[in-house]
Amino acid sequence: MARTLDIRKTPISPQPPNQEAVRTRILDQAAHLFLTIGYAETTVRRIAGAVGIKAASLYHHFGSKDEVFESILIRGIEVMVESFDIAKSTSKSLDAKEQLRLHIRAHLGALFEHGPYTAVHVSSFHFAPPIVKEQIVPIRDGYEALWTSLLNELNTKDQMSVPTSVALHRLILFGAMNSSIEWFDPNGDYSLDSLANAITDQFWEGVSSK
Amino acid sequence: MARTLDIRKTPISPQPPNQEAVRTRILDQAAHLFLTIGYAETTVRRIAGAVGIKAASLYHHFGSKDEVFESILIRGIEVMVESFDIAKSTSKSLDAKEQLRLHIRAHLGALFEHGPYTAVHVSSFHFAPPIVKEQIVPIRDGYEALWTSLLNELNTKDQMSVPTSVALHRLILFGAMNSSIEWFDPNGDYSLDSLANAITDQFWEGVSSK
DNA sequence: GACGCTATCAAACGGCCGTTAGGTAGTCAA
DNA sequence: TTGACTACCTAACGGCCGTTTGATAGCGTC
Repeated sequence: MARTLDIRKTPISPQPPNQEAVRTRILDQAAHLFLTIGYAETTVRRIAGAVGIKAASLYHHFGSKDEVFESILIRGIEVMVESFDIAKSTSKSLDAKEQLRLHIRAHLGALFEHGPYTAVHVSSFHFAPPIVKEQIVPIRDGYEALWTSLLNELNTKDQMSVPTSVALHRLILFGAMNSSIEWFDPNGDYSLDSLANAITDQFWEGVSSK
Repeated sequence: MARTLDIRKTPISPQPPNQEAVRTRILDQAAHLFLTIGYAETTVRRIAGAVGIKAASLYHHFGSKDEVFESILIRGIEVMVESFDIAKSTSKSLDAKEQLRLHIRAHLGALFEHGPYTAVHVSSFHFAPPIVKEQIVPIRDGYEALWTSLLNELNTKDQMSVPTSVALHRLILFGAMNSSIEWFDPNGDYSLDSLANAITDQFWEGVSSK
């Protein structure tokens, strides 16, 4: 009867490290395609081709195209949250504007410096299949809540005074940051730092000469 | 031989007014679909169905799906330019901030109040077929040039002082305005006027309490 | 050496796509 | 009455889609 104890030796299959590696390569290539040509043009056959396998083989690693897409969107949010958390702990002792600058820089870093996942999220979420959107919205809400509480914090410290609601200005700020994926080139004339500074200065002091 | 002169009587077919009416209905319905479900999901059969005809009949009015799409994008720019021109002539005698407010309000009006054409342009241009994008970019550049010269005007009047370049802040402002199609509900809590005011105030004075 | 498991494949499925061909009423001028 | 033209139709075309089926190697374990 002692033999039954042996089951604990292999409770689940050993999962060779290759499995996870292929999964990652699929996600990387798929994210690149989703970002450059969009959801509809990114076919399962194209993703597989970029990885070096056939379309049917992809279904050994993922259940469907939408499962790949959803994984990428979720990873995109994770990258943003990780960047935010680092900015939060780094900027704790700084004044309000500098805290904001670091968080804006962190968000832009997630968009341009930590793989295409976050950029896919920003560019492709709007026309994602409804079933996918339903899954993503609650997770995305978590990230937005981090920003809401950050801005509320700065607002109650009397370092910031928004004319109407903080929520409205958060949306405006998000629009300013996220729309940069339409035109910003990380290898172009402006650095990501200077973009972060421009957005921060504009958000904080405005463009008026007064 | 005088008969040949009769040709001038009907140089082109009479074009009954119905033709133009159907064309407009196709564009209206197609724009609504492009805006709500995106380019790929908007099929020729769906557009035709919304109009009340069959897919093949649509090809009597347009040469291709992309011709419909391109017409909508161009009309979207026209709507923005018309709004801009009205704001320009209306705000001539006002001070810098009020001029800006009226132009921001006009741009938002084009997005939310004058049919779905401009909104389609903003939401669907990024992943439009490359052949379509090539045609649109020069036209869109015309609208952006209007804004660039407006902001340069305000800047040289010393009423505005941007830290870096005007071009950069125009892009940030466009991002703030255009991203509102992701979340703004014209029938919701905020009016379009209050949104325009929030964006204007934020752009002009920032959120700092100093 | 049989077995189970992983990772891949070729081939095919039904379905929808944009588009075209060809036909048919209706209108209106000669 | 004929003929040209408009606006629509049914039917079909070739093509690509996401996905499934069933087979085939390789590989470590009993």
